[in-house]
Amino acid sequence: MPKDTFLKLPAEKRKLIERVAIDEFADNSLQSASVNTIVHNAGIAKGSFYQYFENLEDLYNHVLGLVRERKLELMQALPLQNNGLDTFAYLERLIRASLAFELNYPQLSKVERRHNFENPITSTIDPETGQRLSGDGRFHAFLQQGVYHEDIATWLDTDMAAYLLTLISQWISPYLLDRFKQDSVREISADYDLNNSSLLHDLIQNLMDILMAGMARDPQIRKDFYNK
Amino acid sequence: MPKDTFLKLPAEKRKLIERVAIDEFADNSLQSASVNTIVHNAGIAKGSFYQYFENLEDLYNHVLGLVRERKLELMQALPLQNNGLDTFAYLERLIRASLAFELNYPQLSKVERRHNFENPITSTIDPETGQRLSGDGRFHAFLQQGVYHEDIATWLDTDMAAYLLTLISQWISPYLLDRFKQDSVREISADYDLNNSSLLHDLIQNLMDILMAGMARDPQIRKDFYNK
DNA sequence: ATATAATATGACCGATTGGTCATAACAAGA
DNA sequence: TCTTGTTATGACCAATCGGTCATATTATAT
Repeated sequence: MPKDTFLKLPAEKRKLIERVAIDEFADNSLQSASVNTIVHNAGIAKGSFYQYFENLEDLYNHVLGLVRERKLELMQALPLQNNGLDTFAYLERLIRASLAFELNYPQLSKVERRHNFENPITSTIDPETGQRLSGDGRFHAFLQQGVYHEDIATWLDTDMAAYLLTLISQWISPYLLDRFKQDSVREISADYDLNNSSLLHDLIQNLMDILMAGMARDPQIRKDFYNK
Repeated sequence: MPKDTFLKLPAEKRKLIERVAIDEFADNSLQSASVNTIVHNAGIAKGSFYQYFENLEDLYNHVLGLVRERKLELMQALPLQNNGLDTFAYLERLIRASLAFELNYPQLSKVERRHNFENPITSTIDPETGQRLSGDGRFHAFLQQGVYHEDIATWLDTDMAAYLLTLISQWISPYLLDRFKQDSVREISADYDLNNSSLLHDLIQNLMDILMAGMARDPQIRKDFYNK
């Protein structure tokens, strides 16, 4: 972790360095990122860099910490649905949070995607049950719970489905943002209210419809699609 | 493209260099890959490298050519379904080809995924129709055709669906291979017949069921799921 | 065997890398 | 003003980078 010297820095200077680092790690892996480039862009001496951080990886881990921080903030800011706990509401919530993250911190999003690429989803085996767990386990748990209760189809391979949902939740945001940018006349600002965009609302609904129709237990769910 | 000197090389030596290059580009981006590492691992002098290639990017493009070559071979080797042209049969064919590629050329697959990551899907706008085209356009065209005919739900946002299918077809293979490796007792060989694996067969079927249920027009398609 | 063309080689180049360190600049307390 | 501890600095280092080139080796043709 960064040294005290960095954490005690005036907020303005610290944030400048963080911003420069984020830009660097958005376009470069840890291997191809350059200390020289960062100190140059941040306008600090190279010696200072090593007073702030152990090495480049130290800074990289700090930036990953920022990713988690900001994402958690946004996640907690999102209101819970009233029917709160059902599987698809949870999924939609995750997607909306990921989209908000993409909109508010596009460069941090790139850093996260690059990190996820370089450290792909690993499947762990639960030593007790011998059960396979793909991804971070959130989707896995929710899907299994959904099968046990009423809302997820029993034939579903929940581990593969969890992998798919992890994949989609990681990659749908840049697409949605792209669509939004293209169709929208107004400029996008960080605090733009996503709920005001009917395009994004419709697209997310469309995505949820696909996923629900594909994984939900009750086929009746598809009835109303005909009336759209 | 590589110089004549490289193309005229004895096949054995040429393939060794290609193999070493593939390994390098599987683990490194073009920016972080190293000429020195490659010449060292291939056991050739650095001067030789520059008799074979203009520079590292030249070799990189050659490796990308190998990706396309091998993938095309495998794609054409796959038998066409008898009902050949419907949307989901086409999709399943693509997924099976991509899985075979992963199995036969795991390192080339990594190179391709890294390349796709560094050069993300771009959406082009058809200048004539003003229509959006995500990905390579194959899925887009098939889905729209599917909507026009009978098999794809009319409410579907075909461009987003095309993006999803591109995503899934790119990332499902390493997952399937991982599952296969874990569950399978026997060793995997390059010419292992995928059709003999009931696990892979079931998983692919499960994936297709999800996609069909999620995107197909006829909700009746889900009826038989209850009996599984 | 000799001449010619094609290929292989690694020492060498300037530029850049991550990392160090003696010193300068600064801040706080006396 | 003097002392002490903290922070900032860029010259400097060895290692590595991509790339060059004169020379050595090999293959081909006469």
